[in-house]
Amino acid sequence: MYNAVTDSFVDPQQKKSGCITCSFRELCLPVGLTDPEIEHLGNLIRHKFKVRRGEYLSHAGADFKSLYAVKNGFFKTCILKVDGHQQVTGFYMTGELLGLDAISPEKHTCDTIALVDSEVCEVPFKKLEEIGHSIPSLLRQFHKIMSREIVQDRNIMVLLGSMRAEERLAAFLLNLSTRLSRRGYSPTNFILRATREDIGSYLGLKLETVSRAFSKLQEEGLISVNIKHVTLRDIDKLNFRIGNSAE
Amino acid sequence: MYNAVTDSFVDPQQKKSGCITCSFRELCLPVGLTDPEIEHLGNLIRHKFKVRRGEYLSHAGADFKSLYAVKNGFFKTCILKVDGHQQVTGFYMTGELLGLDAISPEKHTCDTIALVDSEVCEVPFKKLEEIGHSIPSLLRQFHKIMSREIVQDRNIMVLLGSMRAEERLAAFLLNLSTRLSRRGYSPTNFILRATREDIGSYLGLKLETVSRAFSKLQEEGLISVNIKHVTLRDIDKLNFRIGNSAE
DNA sequence: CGTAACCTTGACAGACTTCAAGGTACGTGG
DNA sequence: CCACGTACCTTGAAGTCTGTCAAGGTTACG
Repeated sequence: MYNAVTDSFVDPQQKKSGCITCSFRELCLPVGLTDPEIEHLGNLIRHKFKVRRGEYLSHAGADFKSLYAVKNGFFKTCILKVDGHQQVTGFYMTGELLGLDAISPEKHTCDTIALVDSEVCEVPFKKLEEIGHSIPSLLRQFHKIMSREIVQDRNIMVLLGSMRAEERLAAFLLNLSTRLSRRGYSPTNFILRATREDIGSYLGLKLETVSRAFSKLQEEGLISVNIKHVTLRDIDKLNFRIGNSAE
Repeated sequence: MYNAVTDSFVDPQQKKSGCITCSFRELCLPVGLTDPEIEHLGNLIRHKFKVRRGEYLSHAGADFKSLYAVKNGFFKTCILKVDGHQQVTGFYMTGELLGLDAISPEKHTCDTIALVDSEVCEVPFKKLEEIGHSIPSLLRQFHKIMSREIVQDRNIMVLLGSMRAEERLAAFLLNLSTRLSRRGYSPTNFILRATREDIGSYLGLKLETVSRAFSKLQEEGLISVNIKHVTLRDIDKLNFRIGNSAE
């Protein structure tokens, strides 16, 4: 079956690598490491495993030992609120790094759940720091990844703080589009792995509002949507929509 | 004049230090560095300067070279949105570290503005990374600070995503309270340095709504408020209020 | 002392949520 | 292979919270 998030295309970068640390290339590649160095990393970060759809990769409150690089698949992270409801705090796809929030408290602060059958590489944090001491460029790259996480969260804060429902959804779809295209997938045609409820939780909306926003954007011709299959029809107008959110 | 954020009490930790890197203790102290090591750091991170109320510490778009540790004072960071309005993305007080968002893009992503006359220590990022290589515990501490920033942002995301106006304000006040008490200030009695508009922007509310929320919490006896002077009267009930936000 | 910035409160409007009903897709078991 | 059940999605109508607009009051600073 067609699946833009995991199966539709083969990630070219992963093809090249061909090693156990494929998704770890997110850290390695932009650093300009030599192949032996990557090999070195690969040996230290050996543990790789599958997480089936619906399974937990980590639980809130569990001790923190490792980060997880998504080799392939799609995850959501969510916080269990006092009232018993969950709130989704992020979505993670191939090549992204899970668990950065857990470094400080040394406990996982959220549940991490696979939305499709996925594979992750375990990255023992202590080892990462050790290696960092001998490969400064890797450390720098790690810092950039953490910083990028902060920037991403700030963007969501702006979204939650000042955008209306349709703008939020447009911003969310464009964000997915960018991240997918960076990985070699189609930027305009993809399958949502999250439910309307998950998306709503992430965007600070109720599932009905998300559904209505999808319908509205479709009416306006900016997207086509058929349940989980989304096509972006006019990226410029979608971008324009975000710029003109609630003043 | 009485000023809980900057002047009302003397931060005991800062008194002990007495060196140019005072606020850098946020990084140093929990690490258990020896005094000579701290001295070493102090020599590398020499540049310290004042920022007057209303002045910019950094502008969005400017090249990133340094982090800034707040020696004393109070800052807001804000993003200029496409529509020309600003959104406040964070408040920073004594001992906190500014500029973590800029590491990845190597540009500042937000404006940083002093809300009171303040002092900061400039921390050249390259030097910080260099020193990190020889003092692993310092590096670890730096990672924790970045991680804490992520956790803080996640908390705001949850707040923006699911709390009502009064809950948001209660959460904000309790957050300030915690951070102030950690620095030796009164947890129940403090001066807000931000305007209603700034607070509203941070909490995703309009200034009128913030004002009404203050009044409501006061009516209910949870706080006393006189413009910028706030007293928390019932911290337990304030906490309870957050737990019982929109289901 | 006067002006500008900031805060408070009211009335009304708008956006999102809530409640409800019905439809669609997917997977499991017969 | 089909039937059925569950989970998910869509749409409508009514209600609630926050935003908007407006007026007046207070504070701070030159």
